[in-house]
Amino acid sequence: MGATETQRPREGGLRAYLDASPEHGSTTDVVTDALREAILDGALPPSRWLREDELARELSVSRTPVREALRRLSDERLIVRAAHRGSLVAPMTFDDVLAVYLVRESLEGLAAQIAARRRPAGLIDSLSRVHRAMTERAEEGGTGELVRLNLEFHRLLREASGNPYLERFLTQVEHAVRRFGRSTYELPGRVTEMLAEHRAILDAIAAGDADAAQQKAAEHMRRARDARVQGLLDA
Amino acid sequence: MGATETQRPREGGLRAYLDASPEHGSTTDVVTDALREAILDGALPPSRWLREDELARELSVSRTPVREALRRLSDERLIVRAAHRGSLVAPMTFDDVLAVYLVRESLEGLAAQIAARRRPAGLIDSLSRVHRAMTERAEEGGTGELVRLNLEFHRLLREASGNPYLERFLTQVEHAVRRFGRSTYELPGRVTEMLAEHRAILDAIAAGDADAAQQKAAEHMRRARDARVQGLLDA
DNA sequence: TCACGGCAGGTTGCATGCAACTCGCCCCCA
DNA sequence: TGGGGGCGAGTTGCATGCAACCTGCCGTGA
Repeated sequence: MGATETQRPREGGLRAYLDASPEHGSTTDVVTDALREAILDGALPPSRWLREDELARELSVSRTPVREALRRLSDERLIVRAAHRGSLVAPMTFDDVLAVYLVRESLEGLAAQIAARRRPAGLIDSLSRVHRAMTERAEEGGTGELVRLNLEFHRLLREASGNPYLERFLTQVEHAVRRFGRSTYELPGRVTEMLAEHRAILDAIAAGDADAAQQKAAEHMRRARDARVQGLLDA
Repeated sequence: MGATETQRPREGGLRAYLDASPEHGSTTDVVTDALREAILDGALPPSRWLREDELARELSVSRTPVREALRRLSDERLIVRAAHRGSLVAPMTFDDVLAVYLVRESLEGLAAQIAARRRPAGLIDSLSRVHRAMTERAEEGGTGELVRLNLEFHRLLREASGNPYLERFLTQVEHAVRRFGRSTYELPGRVTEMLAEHRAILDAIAAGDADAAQQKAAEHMRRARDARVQGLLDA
């Protein structure tokens, strides 16, 4: 993987998503991940029709794994299926932004709360390391790597909860959020603000203050939502 | 459907679940719902092996829709798949009970909070009607219908949120909870307690007090968890 | 001009066949 | 007697074929 692939491999490069996939098990899993990444990246934009045999040809597999992948993605609400007509990359509305961040506020708050209470070995170190890396990248100005590190920060947080249900839902929420686009960090001041919010969460967890961790994480999400709304209104 | 089917149609009656399915669209959907209900009911108990071929014969369909159904249920964590070996109804652990109720506390609280704020037309009426029905059934002593009405109460609540993400996650949480068994209402005093908790949520929503609604719903879940734990320890 | 029926093209839904994989068991050998 | 290799039964993974279904279009009749 290159250093700064903020570039969205638009259209046609579907095959690249397949090859980039982390050597999963079954063909169906690989196809599912490839299509999911393509949708989250915007390479397959909302409202685009997906034809089973077109995808199958492009990915060099039969229709069966493609079918199963589409079915799964539809359960994740990333696509919408119409019987005998095809599948459609699910459209995103403004209301979705508000709805998803509302749920995310609750769940990230809960995750941070539990993390502060459990503080599993190595968590503080890992979070600090990611935070430091983000600070360095922020000074350099590129946003591509920041996006990746941010995902990493939140992944650590939800895995620290040790709650499989929470992890699963937060993962799905994150997928929904990624679909809104990557623009947030380009808003003036947002990167600095975000780093401060992460810092606050990290400090609360390190101090073992569960309530503060919950509050700071929830606040982080409210601000992220505001920034997202701002970014969408500007565009 | 009969009046009191607390009976779990154990084993073999898989076909009944198929026929009971509400006339869904595709074969795959019907099969998915049938298998899901069978698992939630306990007709297909944890750790039971599921053979595609066997299920297909029993449901009089080919392996394809069964395959797709199994894949979906595995995404919902209701079954676990092992490559080339088969699928297994996912085992349930005691930790799952605690984990799932922790998430549920957050999400039901959020749903009640939003419901109190939005108060969509007819919500109070519907909730009251269900609550009244539950009170009546409670006096008669049967628990089967109570279970159904309770599901209805919580369904109304999450649908009142108008938040598709919240609705989806709460539905999945409810599925997980149903797997723990139906025993809660047989604990002495639990039914009365539960009715009081529902009443408190209902009153808070009717009064438009969002914070109270959130608190009461969260408390309801903590108590439900305790009752569940109690029931499992007794058994 | 408009409404309606039917036909054709395109797409998925489901069934089935074959190859690949897993695992238990037996046999062989040390 | 114990360990290891390999064979065979059982099961899924994926490919492919055919039928059903949906839609848009064209022609017909009022």
